[in-house]
Amino acid sequence: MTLDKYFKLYEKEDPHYQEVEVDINIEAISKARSNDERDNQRVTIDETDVTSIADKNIDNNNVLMLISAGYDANEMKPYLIFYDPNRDNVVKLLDDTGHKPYAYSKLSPNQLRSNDVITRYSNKIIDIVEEVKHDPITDSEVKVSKIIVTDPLVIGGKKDSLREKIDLWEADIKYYVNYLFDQGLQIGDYYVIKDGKPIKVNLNPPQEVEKFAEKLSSEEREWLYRLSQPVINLKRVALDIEVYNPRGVMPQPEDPRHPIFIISLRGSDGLKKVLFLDLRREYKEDIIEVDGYEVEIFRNEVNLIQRAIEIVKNYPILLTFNGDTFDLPYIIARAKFLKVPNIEDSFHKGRNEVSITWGIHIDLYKFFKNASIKNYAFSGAYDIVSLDTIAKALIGKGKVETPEHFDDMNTIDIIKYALTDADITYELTAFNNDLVMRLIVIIARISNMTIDDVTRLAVSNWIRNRLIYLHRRRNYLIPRPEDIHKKTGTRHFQPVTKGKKYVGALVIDPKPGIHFNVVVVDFASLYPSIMKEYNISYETVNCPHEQCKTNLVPNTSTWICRLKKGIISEFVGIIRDIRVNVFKKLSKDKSIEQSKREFYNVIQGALKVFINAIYGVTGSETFQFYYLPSAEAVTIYGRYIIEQAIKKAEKLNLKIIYGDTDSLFIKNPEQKLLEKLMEDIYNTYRLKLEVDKIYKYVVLSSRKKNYFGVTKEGSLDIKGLQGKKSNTPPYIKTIFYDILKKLKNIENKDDFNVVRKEIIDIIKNAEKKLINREVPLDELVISVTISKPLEQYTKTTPQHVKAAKLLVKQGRKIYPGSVIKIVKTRNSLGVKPVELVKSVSEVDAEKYIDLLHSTLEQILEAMNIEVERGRVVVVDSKKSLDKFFKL
DNA sequence: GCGGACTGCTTACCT
DNA sequence: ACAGGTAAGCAGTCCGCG
Repeated sequence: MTLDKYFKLYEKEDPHYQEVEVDINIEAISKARSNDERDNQRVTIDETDVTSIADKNIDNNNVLMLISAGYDANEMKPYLIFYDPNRDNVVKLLDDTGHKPYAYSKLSPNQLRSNDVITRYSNKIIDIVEEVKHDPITDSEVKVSKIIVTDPLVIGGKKDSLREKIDLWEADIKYYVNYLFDQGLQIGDYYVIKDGKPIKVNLNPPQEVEKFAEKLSSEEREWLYRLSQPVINLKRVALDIEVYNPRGVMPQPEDPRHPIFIISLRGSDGLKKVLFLDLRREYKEDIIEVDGYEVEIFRNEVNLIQRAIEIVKNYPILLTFNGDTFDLPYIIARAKFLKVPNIEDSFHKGRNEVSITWGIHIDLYKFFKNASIKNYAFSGAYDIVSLDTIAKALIGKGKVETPEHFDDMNTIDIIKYALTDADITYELTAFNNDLVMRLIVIIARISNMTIDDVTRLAVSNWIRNRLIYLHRRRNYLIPRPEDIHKKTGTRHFQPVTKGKKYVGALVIDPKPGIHFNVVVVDFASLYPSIMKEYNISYETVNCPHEQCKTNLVPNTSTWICRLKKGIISEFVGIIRDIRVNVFKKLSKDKSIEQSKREFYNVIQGALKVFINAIYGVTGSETFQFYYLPSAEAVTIYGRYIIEQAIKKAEKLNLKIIYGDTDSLFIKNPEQKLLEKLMEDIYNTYRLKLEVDKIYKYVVLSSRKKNYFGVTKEGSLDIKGLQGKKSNTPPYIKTIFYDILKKLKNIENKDDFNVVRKEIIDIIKNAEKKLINREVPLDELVISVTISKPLEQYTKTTPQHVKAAKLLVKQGRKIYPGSVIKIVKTRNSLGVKPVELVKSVSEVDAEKYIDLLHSTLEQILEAMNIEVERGRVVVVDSKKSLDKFFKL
């Protein structure tokens, strides 16, 4: 019997399907519960920190961390959200200073008062006052009128808001952000609340941090202290729901007809609970245990939902994976469908997110999908963003493998499947001493952005937010994008790549062959260093001062300010210095205990994310402070400096065999000459050239960004080669790595002869297996990502799109980000999704042999081994051997 | 009608 | 919803070809 039938039965029998009456006061229960639990929770701030609070003579010792802010539309006031480590809950503090929404106009107050648009809003305009701000673009003082209003919607957010009708400045900053910044508040800092006002608590920094303080500028010291503040443990619970869906139906919040039959919960306090709706009527017990989880059995879905809400309200942080788009919207929709009362008292559904009333909701899917988090924080450890792949990559465990449908599973397996999801969702925030939670808080500190926004917005927004704060501090009028675009200045070079806006980095033509003893030198964070050293920022590039116009970027007519420090240049400079000079050192200092070292490592890693992204965002049209000449100035300086380094190296008779952007590969250099080069470069350009690594040997072809090498330490470095790419079939990948493994061990000519024979055997054997169709289908799949909605492939239809369309015909949903596994087949399309291939006889073996050859060619070419149809040839073997062992 | 030369599109990589 | 530079495979087009 299938669940399907039970479901119908349930639908008829369950009285709550008709009319729901609930006599539980969820609020009261959750309050009672949190009172009970209070005493069990301890302060997690170090003893020393508490002492420093006493030093400040603050009577209330209740130290809170500021984690969020918002606007209460009913009260018409902004509020702050603090985390209370004593009670493990959040405290909402409504503003009592009378702060109001505002924006700036360049019209005078009188002009504004007679303006039609303004008069229409007169009942909502509190005041118009003149202020003097500094305009960074003209480097002069400007008079502006601050229009103070009753409601943020008067400024923006509606069709007839002021910013749609008249020229306004600073009108696209969210009101609670304005509020935070105007009060000088910073997310992630500690406060006590006295007389309804937040008062900053300065914690005593740990000894190892204090050591650095005296050498730093005051701004750097502020960063040092703020970032090194401890991050308290945040009490949290992961939630995951399972919806019973009939076969072939994907549950969607828009269609909440299907029951939520499991809600699994995993808390940072050890909570392991599954709420299970016994659709199959299998259990007489109220509670059973599965895998250490307490499973509460429900016969009624409303009770189950209410119980879940009751439990999660004990946790100020709610974790989900896709909770913004699925779990929470479904709970809301289903609760409304079942007429569960007062669901709005718990959840607010926004356009792109769901917030909770008792704390903060973090959707980990959004956070891990963030390109900066993926690539910089976790160095691309996962490429597909799913709970399974991320968990496997980061915590070494994935989801439970399941059949396609719950009906094909027994109940215990369904429960195990469900609890695993909540379990790994929580674990993703807990591994390595809560690394992810700490990372989120540190990013919030660097960007001064609320925890909610940090986890949902991308790096350009993080950077924008901090820069807005810095503008406020300097009393700068924040320019609108169009103000920056109106500045003079043009592009100087045609970009190398079609469709790009400006020229980028220089890549040196590689010298093909096998090169022994290769030293790779590179400029440490070249672009950020250029921005710092050459004062590059939107307002300093092509600045308004006559006397700066001679300070030219090489080979251009772009000039750079000599008089004022650029705001972006200063920001990147400070965080670069504090990372390199302090937090990187702390993270490597063996005299510091490991957990602290890990914390410093998180800080330096978070700083790196910002440092690496800042140049990029200045060249991105969607960034508020986008200015093409400033982005171009960075890359042109980069090209200039690497070119000067090459010239200097050549003068010293150093042999450069390759280089990319900020690196030079130098063949068998004399130590003295190398040192001379690095010294000269630093003295001339104030940029550090350092030894990055040394290769025992490196194998280059004529292709740029494609090589492999064995380092002095014996590890194999593979860059860009086809065999490394994710879309190479596993079978070919294996052979590629088998051959590289053989090459790695070569020490002399005799080894080579043996290895050469082995390589030839490997290739011939692989071809034979392909022709005889002995390779299983799984080994032949080519995984390709769908990058946009299928209907947007209008110009061409690539093979993976053709295959995806076949899957759609089968009822499969394909989204951007879906990975299609295709197999080259001998049908008219030349390709099929692996799911639709019935047997290996359909495989186009010839295509795979071609693919094998082209993949291997990249590594064998340099050794003069040629692979052709059905044979492997060593071309001019004697010469190739000589070449191989020349040095 | 068919294939080679070519361009453009797409993906995945490097820095 | 951070940049440009590069390789590779394929789609699509044009042109020549008694």
